Parts: sequence; structure tokens; C-alpha cells
Amino acid sequence: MNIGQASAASDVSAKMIRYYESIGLIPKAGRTEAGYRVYTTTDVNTLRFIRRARDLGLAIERIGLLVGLWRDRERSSAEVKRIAEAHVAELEARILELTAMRDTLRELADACRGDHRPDCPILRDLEGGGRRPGRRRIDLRQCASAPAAQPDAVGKLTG
Amino acid sequence: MNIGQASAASDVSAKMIRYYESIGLIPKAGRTEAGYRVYTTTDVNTLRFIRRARDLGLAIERIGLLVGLWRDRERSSAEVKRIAEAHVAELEARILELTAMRDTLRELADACRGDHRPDCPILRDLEGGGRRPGRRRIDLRQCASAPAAQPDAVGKLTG
DNA sequence: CCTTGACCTTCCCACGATGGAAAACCCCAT
DNA sequence: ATGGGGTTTTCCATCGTGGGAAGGTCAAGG
Repeated sequence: MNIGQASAASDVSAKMIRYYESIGLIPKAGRTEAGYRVYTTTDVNTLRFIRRARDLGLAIERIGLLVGLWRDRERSSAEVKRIAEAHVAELEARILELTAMRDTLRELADACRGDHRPDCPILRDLEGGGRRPGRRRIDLRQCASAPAAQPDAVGKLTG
Repeated sequence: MNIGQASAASDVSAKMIRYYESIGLIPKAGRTEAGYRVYTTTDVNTLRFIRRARDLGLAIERIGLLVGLWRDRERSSAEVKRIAEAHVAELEARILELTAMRDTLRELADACRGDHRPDCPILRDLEGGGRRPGRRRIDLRQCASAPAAQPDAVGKLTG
């Protein structure tokens, strides 16, 4: 099987197959005399495995670990589970971030009349940096550990 | 004010300030005789605006539009709102994707005993690509146009 | 005046995962 | 044998950010 056929069989683009090989995620494929890469059904199964894992959002590095465990008959399922749960935790963290962004922006958009007039709470918020009371901020620790950005400095700046 | 002070005051790294200038998101800063960039409080306000917008996950291009509207007294809030809502829609789409991934992986992890034994539903799922009934798949069109990766092959592999 | 250290400048490289494109080569069918 | 389509490598781009090198500048202190 050449790379095009392996690609069609695994739903991984030829480009990505070569890339995975170049970074060592999959072993170097055999070659024909003319230099064409040659794949077996085993290789295709590995590629399908990788494709599934990518669909679940796993990073390449983590997929490498999983492929290793997959091939290892002595593996403990605990190791696999640990990797999966690490990824679940990362997904949840990301989901929380995005949800916070969405909520803030949703609130602002809802508060904006969206008419022909220039007045707009969205721009006011971006401009003001959320220093008005009662406004929930995503994360505001910029001033901490920023040696020159104390409120005074801002005051001096704006004055 | 030089770039370091502007950076501290806006909480945007000097590196990023130069980058924003290079891509035209902010105008080219004035220079001292020695070539140092010079910033005003107005510039710092723009940088703070950009920082806030980045914190909300807006792409640079979209931020450019917002900065333009921000400066435009003749803007209509409808335009601003449209941009915000486009971003909310993208955030929600991304959240749905990540949530689907998390749910699938969560299910699999919950079904995995996580002990010393090698048996693991997570690996079975990645391997099988969800051909077992009752398992929800994110997207499954791999099998169409896949001439060489029959279930038999999987059987050969694991056997 | 000279040194020192902190700052600034430009330019290049890297990330992660993917796509695009060019130039050359190969294979199969007509 | 020729043409069209597959394959090879290599380089470039994305997006936003960081790191670092090599060199100029500035301010403070000897």
C-alpha cells in the first residue's frame, strides 16, 4: 500500500502521515526501490488509532504515549486512564476559560442596544478594563507582580 | 514613554507591542533620535484595549475592527455588537466541540477500571473507531473509501 | 572619561498541526 | 512513448507568543 492508499484507508492526510513519521510518532515506513513509502494494514490501524485520538483533541505527545501503551501487552489500564483523565482535566479547564469569555461577551452584547447610535457598553468595557464595580472579570491579576503598573502609575499616566 | 514603560503600563509585552505595530494593528510609534519607540498615554490606552479584547479571546483581525470602531465617533453600536456576537458564536461552537470530546473521554475513562491489568475500554475505543453499537462517535466517516482496513485486520493485530 | 548594567533595536527561530506549492521523479494505461 | 496522476523532498504560511543573538543607547557611579 502506498501513502495515498494508506491515507484513504486511515483518513489521515498523506501530509500528516509524513509529518508523523518525521516527528517519530510512527516508525519510518519501508520504501519501494523507487523510494515510495510502503504501508501495511498494521500501519493503517495505527494511523486510525491516531486519527481517533486527534479527534478527541489529544496532543501528539500524549498520543505517542497512548500508542506505546496500546502496543504494550504488559501495560496497566491505570496508565491509560491517567492520560485520559489528564486530558479531560485540560479540556475542562479550556472549556471554563471559553465559557467565561462567552459569558462576559454575551452580557456585554446583551447590554448593547445595537442601533445606529455610537454608545456601546462593549467598547466601554474594553476601554475601561473592567474597573467599574459589579462587573465580573475573567482574571485580573495584571497589576500584581507588574512592578511599574500600580494604580498610581496609571493615574499618573492618565493625568 | 519608551516601550518598556508602555508595556508595564498596558500589560502587553514589548515583544507583542512591536508585533502589533508590524502587522498594522497599532500605528507606527514615534522614535527618539536614537531610534527608541516613543509612546503616549493614548497609545497605552489602545494597548490596554487590545489586551482586554485578547483576554476575551478575540482574534487580532477582529480586534483591529473594534479598535477602528472605538476611535470612530460616527460608529453605530450595531456594528460593534455584530462583531461581539460573531465571536460569541465561535466561542460556543468551540465549547461544544470541546464538551463533546470531554464527554466521550470522560465516559471512556469512567468505564476503565484503572488497575494493573491491561484491559482498557479507552484503548479499545481508539482502536476500534467506535464500530461497536451504542457508542456515540464524534464523527465517523473513515470507513467509507477505506479499502484495506477491515475489522479482520484488527483481529489479526490483537491476536 | 570609562565601565557597568539595564534597556532598546532588528532579525531569526520555535512552538503545534495543518495546508499549499514547486520541482522532480515514478507508475500505469492508452 | 506519452500523458495524467501519484509520490518524493523542501520551503513557506498560518496565529500569537516567547526566546535569543548581536549590536546600539542611556543613566549612574567610579
